[in-house]
Amino acid sequence: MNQKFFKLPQERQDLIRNSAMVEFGGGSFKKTSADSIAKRAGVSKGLLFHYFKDKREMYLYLFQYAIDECVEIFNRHILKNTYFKETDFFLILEKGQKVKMDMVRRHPGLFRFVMRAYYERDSVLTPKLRKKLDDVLAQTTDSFLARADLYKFKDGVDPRAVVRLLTLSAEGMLAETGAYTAEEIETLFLEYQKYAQMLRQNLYKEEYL
Amino acid sequence: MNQKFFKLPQERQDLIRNSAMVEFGGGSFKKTSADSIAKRAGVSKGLLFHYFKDKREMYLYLFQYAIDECVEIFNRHILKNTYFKETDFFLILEKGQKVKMDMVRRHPGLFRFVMRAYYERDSVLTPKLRKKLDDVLAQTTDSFLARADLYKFKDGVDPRAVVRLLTLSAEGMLAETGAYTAEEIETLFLEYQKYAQMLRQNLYKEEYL
DNA sequence: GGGGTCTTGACCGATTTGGTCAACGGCGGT
DNA sequence: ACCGCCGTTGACCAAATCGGTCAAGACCCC
Repeated sequence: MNQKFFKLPQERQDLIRNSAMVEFGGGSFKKTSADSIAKRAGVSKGLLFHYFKDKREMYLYLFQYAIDECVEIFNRHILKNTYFKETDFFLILEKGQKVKMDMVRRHPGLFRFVMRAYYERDSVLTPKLRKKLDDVLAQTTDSFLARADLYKFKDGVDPRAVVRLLTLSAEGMLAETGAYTAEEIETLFLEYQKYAQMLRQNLYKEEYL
Repeated sequence: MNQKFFKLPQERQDLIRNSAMVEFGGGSFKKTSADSIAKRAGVSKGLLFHYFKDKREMYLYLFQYAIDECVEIFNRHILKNTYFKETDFFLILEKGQKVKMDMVRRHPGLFRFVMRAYYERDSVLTPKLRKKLDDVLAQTTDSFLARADLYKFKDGVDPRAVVRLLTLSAEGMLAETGAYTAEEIETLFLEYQKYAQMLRQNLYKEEYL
């Protein structure tokens, strides 16, 4: 790909990347046209092919970029929690979800794109990229569980199941609406918090409520 | 649409309907080609346009059909529970989920199709059809909550939130994998049951465990 | 006004699109 | 054996869309 892309102002890079991720996230690789991406970004198709040699390269770059971006905000999140010595499961989770929502605000379509790219049949992704995502996902959960106070849970409660259940519900919400705007995200976040609170209230030992 | 379609053997009707729903469920109305539907069904494109006057008509018919089918299995489910006088929240939910899984087995792609059709921008759906789905969805939840023993829940637990949380997680699972085969469905079902059990164990008053 | 950079929009051949239609094949009746 | 019927096909159509190219414009600083 053309390195000049990175010399563009950040906003313009984001404009192009976000438009592309939204479009790719809305359909398969094949069914997503370069034209629709250009239109969404408000630039000419020619410009896209000026920076990316073809559709495939753009797609692969976006996936790589998306993962890197996830890793970065994830690390920032970790750092914050370490700094504030936050160790409560649901408080970390809440902050994590807030960070995630910020991400959706800055990069609408990123998560949808990543999920779609990962699960697409006839994937265009290299095995390496797939593995990279696997690793990131596994590590985030593990790292999260490692620094949370799991003893607060009642006996017999599997914290992994709690994380997974809440994550699934968040994905369900995202899949339902395909929320993009800040307000939509905020609404979803509030609903999510309700469920998290319900779980906290009932899965924690009484002395930790 | 051509009424002769209904004189076809049931299997063949299903073959065509299911193929169409799977394809429509995988992308937007515009991006889904009649050709791909025909190929999936293993019939010629000409045949499709012999039974449906155009793509739009086929789409609208499928949505109507999908809702009707949902209503039917829903009623069967109600009937069974009434017959067996089942009133436990989680037992009804479990059976309901089983019925749903059977549905996915008989009509792979139906739920994805309905969800996609409902949430698609530039919808091709008539407002009436949208409202019909709204009604069905609202009614199923209400009817379910009405016949379940809600007093078993601890004070302060909102049963509606429990239903919604579990439904969301199921949608999340479906969105993740786009599961189609019977085994995939079975795996998902088991995971779902795990979460339901966890909730039951912790949201019910102790005397009802 | 010259030189460089970002950007455009017209343009290409190839493919795919929704939709049509004449003709085929198999089968039941006679 | 021949007919008529009906579900079905695959070639075919004009139109749109596809990924990708490229010469020329727009804008800037020197």
